[in-house]
Amino acid sequence: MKKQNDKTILDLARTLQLSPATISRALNNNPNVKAKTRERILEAASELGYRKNTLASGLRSNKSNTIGLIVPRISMFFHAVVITEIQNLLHQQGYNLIICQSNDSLQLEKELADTLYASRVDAVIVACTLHTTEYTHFDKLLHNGIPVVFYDRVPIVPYEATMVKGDDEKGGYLAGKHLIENGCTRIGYISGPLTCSLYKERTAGFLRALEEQGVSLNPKWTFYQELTYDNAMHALNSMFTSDRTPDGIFTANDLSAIATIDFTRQKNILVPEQLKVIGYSNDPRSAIITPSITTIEQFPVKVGQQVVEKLLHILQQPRQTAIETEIVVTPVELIKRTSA
Amino acid sequence: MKKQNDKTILDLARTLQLSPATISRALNNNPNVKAKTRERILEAASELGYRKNTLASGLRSNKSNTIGLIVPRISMFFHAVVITEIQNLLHQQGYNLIICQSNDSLQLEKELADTLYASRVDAVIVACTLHTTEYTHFDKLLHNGIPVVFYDRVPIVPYEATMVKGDDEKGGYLAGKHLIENGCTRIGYISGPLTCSLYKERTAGFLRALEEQGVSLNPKWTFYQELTYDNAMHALNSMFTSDRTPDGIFTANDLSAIATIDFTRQKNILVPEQLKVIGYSNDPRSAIITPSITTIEQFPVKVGQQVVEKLLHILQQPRQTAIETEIVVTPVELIKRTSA
DNA sequence: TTGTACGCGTTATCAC
DNA sequence: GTGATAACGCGTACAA
Repeated sequence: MKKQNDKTILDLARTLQLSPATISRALNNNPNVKAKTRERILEAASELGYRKNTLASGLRSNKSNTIGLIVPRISMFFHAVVITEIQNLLHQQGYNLIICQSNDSLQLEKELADTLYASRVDAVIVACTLHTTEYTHFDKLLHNGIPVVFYDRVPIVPYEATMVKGDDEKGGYLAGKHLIENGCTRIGYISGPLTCSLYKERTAGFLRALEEQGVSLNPKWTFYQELTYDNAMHALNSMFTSDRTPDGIFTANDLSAIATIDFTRQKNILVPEQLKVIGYSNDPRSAIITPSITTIEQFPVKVGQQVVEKLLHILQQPRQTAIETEIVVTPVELIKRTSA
Repeated sequence: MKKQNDKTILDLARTLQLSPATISRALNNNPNVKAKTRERILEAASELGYRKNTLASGLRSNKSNTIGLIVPRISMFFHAVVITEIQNLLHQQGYNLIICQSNDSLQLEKELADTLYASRVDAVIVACTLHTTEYTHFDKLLHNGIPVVFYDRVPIVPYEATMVKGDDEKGGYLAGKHLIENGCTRIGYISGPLTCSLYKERTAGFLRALEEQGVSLNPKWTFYQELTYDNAMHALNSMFTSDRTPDGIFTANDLSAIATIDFTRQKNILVPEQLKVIGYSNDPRSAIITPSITTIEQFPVKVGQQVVEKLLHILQQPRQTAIETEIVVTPVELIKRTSA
């Protein structure tokens, strides 16, 4: 019925003829324990299969050794890799990770922030939804001393938190420059909504490259929309209605680039001869499709490392140093393949 | 400094002139509270922004409302989808999910089982590593009343737990049958290690199909190995050394099938004309590569649903009903594409 | 260096 | 239907 097997520090205290306080100290590496006593205790602990009750410990110390993560979806390759890295590093430090998916729903993101708060997590890591433009649902976390670290999709308005983001401006710039250097003059653009930091910056960089080279973007070939396969197809169909058609397209994710390749097959458009295509993220599919897709690598492992590094740094601080805005930018790189 | 803002049921009790017990009852839908009283309480709770401390609650009730999940890697598409489904369904029921990755390391799997046990999770969901052939590290969970549900990669020896698995025998059979029906007579096979339930069963089904049609498997074209890209390439190289070469290959995952396609390009072998290829899992990449790969769909969403259904059923039972072995088999389906 | 005693917030068990 | 109170297991002032 009950968990009869569960030993507590009281059990240890009894068998060792010591006080529970000493047991607790020994187990928490408190220096005020004689080396020999500690040894005896640790030995007995593993002997009896003692395991600390993290709930009781957390209740007392107001720490749960658990960190929450909110992410749009784990099935996106980029996020899967980032999360894996975060999880492995945190596990090494003795932290548990609660992973939650917002499914790109702002409503759900708010709910999850609440749940994590109620679960007394020690910190929260967030990649926002596509539609998160205000961040008040994270306020109560921050105001109660629970650090929040954003990554990838970060707040687009000033917000006092730590952020780790890819160099999206540069990524957009590299894409634009590469298209033009390869002779494109009639350029199409499929972007995500500008409410999201990623696309706002990719767009800025992309436009900077075009301007620099004196190429202008045709508004009729420019789309800001959720980056689904179907949406890309619609955009492409409308781009290729008149006689004058694009000779280069930059899509702000790889899924849209894949849709573009599929579209060119249907319409017998030759890639890269008649149309050059650049995607974003270096999704594994972009390397496998024919023609393989030129894209922007985001180094997800590095992103994960940075997130954890910053987080541990904050957690080690003597609690409640003033919240500051810190922005870490991780590198990007153009991966040249066949499509451009 | 402190979390001054945190209201407790004592705060509620004080402001409402009620006892903490009543507050607790109202908040937990205990019927022994007058409807009107409950209303007052709930109102005051949301008014004051009360949030139950799940640590304290868990300490007292010996439940954490948290469920642990151990999986080889979340970046595998199949698992990502299963986990997403599990996570969404459990969230609806008020459970948190701690996701852990074993990276296919038995050592780490054991460690994670321990950690989850120490975290007082209410249940554990497991997809084993490739190398898990004994299951004693889950014993202490089961013996302490923590249910364990296996899915996908399940124990290959009798073990008293609930398991949700794909119909791998049928999947293997469908693959074998399809190859032969399409005229293959010289058949190669790249499988995972037979220590893993998946490959053991896929192999059994595959062999059954061959036997049924009177086709025999050439041992020189049969490989049991970890299913990486490089390993597949090695196997293929050795299959295609002599004059007599296979005209059909079944690979027990899609990554190996993708490697096979790449290999045929290098060697100018025509697929499906000279060689037919069937993979397993319906990874998104298998649909995108040229030629697209015929494969076996495993319906990950259904797997996730079954896991949660069984789990909730167990959790609702009056605790510690005898542990029983229950096996749920989820469907598979042949997806016909170009490669076969 | 070690022991005593109390509190963390909730729920279970009694009483009424 | 409601209240008083003792646990749950651990950490930490304070005392020794």
